[in-house]
Amino acid sequence: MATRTRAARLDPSERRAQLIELGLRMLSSESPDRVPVDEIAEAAGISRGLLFHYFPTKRDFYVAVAREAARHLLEVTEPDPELHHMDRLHASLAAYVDYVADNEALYIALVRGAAGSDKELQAISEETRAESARRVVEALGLVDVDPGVRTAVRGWVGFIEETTLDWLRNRDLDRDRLLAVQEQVLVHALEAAVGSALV
Amino acid sequence: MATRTRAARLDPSERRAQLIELGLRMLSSESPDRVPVDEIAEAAGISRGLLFHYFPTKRDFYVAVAREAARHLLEVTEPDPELHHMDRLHASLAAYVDYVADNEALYIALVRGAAGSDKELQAISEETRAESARRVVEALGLVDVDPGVRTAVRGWVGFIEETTLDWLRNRDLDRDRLLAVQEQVLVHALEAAVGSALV
DNA sequence: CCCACTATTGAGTCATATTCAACTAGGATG
DNA sequence: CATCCTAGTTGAATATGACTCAATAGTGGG
Repeated sequence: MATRTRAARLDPSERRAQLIELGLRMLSSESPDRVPVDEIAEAAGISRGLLFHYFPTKRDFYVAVAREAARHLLEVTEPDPELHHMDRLHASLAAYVDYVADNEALYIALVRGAAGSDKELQAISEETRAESARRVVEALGLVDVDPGVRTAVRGWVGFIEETTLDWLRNRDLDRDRLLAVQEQVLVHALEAAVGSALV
Repeated sequence: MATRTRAARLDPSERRAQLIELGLRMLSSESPDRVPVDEIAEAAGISRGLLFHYFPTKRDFYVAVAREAARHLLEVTEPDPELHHMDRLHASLAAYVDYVADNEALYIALVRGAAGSDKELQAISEETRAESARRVVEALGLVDVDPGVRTAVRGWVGFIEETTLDWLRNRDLDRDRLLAVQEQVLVHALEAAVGSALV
């Protein structure tokens, strides 16, 4: 009964987009190594072979999916050049938190799951964090970043991830209160970093 | 020619310990799914079959290894009940940072790698973070923890992980300066959390 | 010295990732 | 309108690696 009709012939870029879109949905609900390639292919309505035609290995497929998810996150939180300093930061942070609330499973997979075991997936997480840090530095107009400041900003990104996950898990905290704490901690972390350089 | 001599008969607890010890070393240099079971068995000087006798699945093996690594980390950073408040915290934090410096690869695998894809491994990371947070709350004598404070402490644990990784990656920051910033950020994060509750 | 208990073994089995030579849809060409 | 040809699609065949299990062999106790 499972005799599928031959898949419609699609333009490679469309097919690729379709597969990544499907991957985003699957990555949200199940870990990669729990999903056989056959299942992915079946869900996409194509043959195993075609999946391998587009992505040489299963790993390549998931790397492409993770990359897309990261791209999307960064796009949604793109800083608004119209705004300055804390305003710009506030807007991005709010967008970040809202994105996470709307894409809970995917976000968790990206921050926690995707980072796992695989070097290339780790690199994607790493680059995403680095880009977030870079944006903060730029938004605040910091120049000639001292190592202590860089480390502090980087740590703050970790603070954001953990507080957001905690907020998501417990949902007993007001969104705006979360944002307020996140922003204040950035300021304080920078003060502490700068202060420590002067000792 | 790789005809191994039969492995010495060991007491189960010793054999288990030996395998986990080996796993700790392997987890430091290579991701689990890149290491075939055969290789693990060979490195341990035992047969494939015996490995499966001790750990029903490869996954179970790595879960046991990760659990041991987490246990070790928590043991090394065990708070000193003789000390109070920031002193106790300072001692644990220093032990944490030093442990990380001495076990770089393993730490990275635990914080980043181990968390990946697998539910049970994620739970281990999760519990380890939760325990760290619990200790902070206890060290500072906080009672009846308000959600905002819990979230802040949790976020701080993330701050610690990220700053420590950054410190490790770049090694351009003085250890004591790192510690100073980490401690100050905790204080500030708590102030921000408490402050936000009063608005 | 022999027995019983249990650690150890390795040749199979099985599930999945990956390969590849053959198969068509459908537009271009005449 | 027939034919060709390019490029997307297929699935049977293969490779790899996790896992099973019936047989083997140290070891400690009687």
